[in-house]
Amino acid sequence: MFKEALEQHYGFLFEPALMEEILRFGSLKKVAAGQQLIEIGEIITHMPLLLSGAIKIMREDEKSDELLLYFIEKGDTCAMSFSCCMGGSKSDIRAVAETDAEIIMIPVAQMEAWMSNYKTWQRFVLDSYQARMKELLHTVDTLAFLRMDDRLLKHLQDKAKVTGDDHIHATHQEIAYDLHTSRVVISRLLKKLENEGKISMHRNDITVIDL
Amino acid sequence: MFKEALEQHYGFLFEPALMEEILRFGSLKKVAAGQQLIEIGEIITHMPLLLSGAIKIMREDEKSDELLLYFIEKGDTCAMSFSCCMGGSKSDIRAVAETDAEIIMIPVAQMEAWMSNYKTWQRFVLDSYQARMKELLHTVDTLAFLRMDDRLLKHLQDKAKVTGDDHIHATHQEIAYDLHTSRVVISRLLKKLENEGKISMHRNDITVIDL
DNA sequence: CATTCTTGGTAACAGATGTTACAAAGCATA
DNA sequence: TATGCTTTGTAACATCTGTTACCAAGAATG
Repeated sequence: MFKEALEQHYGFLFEPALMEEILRFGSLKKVAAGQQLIEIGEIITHMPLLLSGAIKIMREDEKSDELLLYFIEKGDTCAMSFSCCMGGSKSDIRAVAETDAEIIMIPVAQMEAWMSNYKTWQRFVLDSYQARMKELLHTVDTLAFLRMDDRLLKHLQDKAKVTGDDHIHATHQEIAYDLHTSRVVISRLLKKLENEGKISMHRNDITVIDL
Repeated sequence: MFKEALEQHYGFLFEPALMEEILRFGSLKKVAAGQQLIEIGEIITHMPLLLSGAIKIMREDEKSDELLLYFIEKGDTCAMSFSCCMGGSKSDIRAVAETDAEIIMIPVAQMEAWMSNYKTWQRFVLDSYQARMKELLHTVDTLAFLRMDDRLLKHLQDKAKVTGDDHIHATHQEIAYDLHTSRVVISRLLKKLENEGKISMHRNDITVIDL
């Protein structure tokens, strides 16, 4: 059961009666790194509560060009899932497990009732929205105000943070997809960051020195 | 009084008892185009309900570089204000009247109670969050996937839409601030759009042909 | 009309980013 | 070891965007 992990990450947030309900209606889902959780256009039936690991949230345009929006960590939820559930609308984003992860899946039906019955749930949902809004603002700042070298370093730092490992196992091509640029640009800028002493590189392994 | 305008734009959303409360506690604020409503870092004490006009929401970085995030129109509210109110935190954005506008200002104190007492208010707040989230996603798309010429045309089209006028009265410099680029770049690209027959230009007046 | 201020046009250049092409290095496997 | 696949390095070039500088047109004012 996931009672302990739930207590640990959400116990201080939710009142006991709500914890009971989460245990009753929620189901535990374990996913492996790389596994896709939500696809763009998909109808959302469950809302995720993250117990461990990290999820990356991606956006895509008509030409299938991708962009990493932000990461979600334990204790977080995806407020966008929530809004989709409530509206019965489709997902605007793709969610992919960045690391192995454990997630409690809450069926939509419960959430609507909880919203009225549990003040702590209401608060949690609103706080989640606010947190996600701030993340998105941050993403906008990054796109609007930073050049690619700074975006790259920031991305590596973020990635090191959510995985809890300063060694990043990713090819230049994968990084390029996340930042919506080309592999050659990433290779070029990584070399520059290495020369500046901010990272060190080996095949399939970038070590972030400047954390 | 603002009873009629309120009925017109929000009557179908809110239950009668809530409309009563809005009339009781809300105050009407009239602002002129260009007037600033909220500054970054300011503590929010009221939540705005827009009756007429349009508000532009701006973001700024440490170097005071600006970026237009999106416009808010009648029937909308600023969900970010809401999250700030609830958290007692400070504004992440600047709000400036794009046109003359009429706004109902709701004191924070009421909102918290309404959230529990009125299902329609709860729904409105959640929908607002979702709408604003979508706008922000759209902003991200624009920044990540479009080049400056398309961003410019889109900006002119948006501006024409919210003002309800295909004549845009703005200097190239002002447009450059909104898109976070330089005046020379805007002049260059406007000339290109004119050659392509998408706009026509006169001093302080751009007419959007391709709406 | 003369002057001044604002706004817009354009050239010339610098730098950042994207693209194509090809070679080299590392790894896996027969 | 020989072979093939993946990953990375690098050059050469195109394009987009930003910067500086200067001029000209339009508006405002005396």
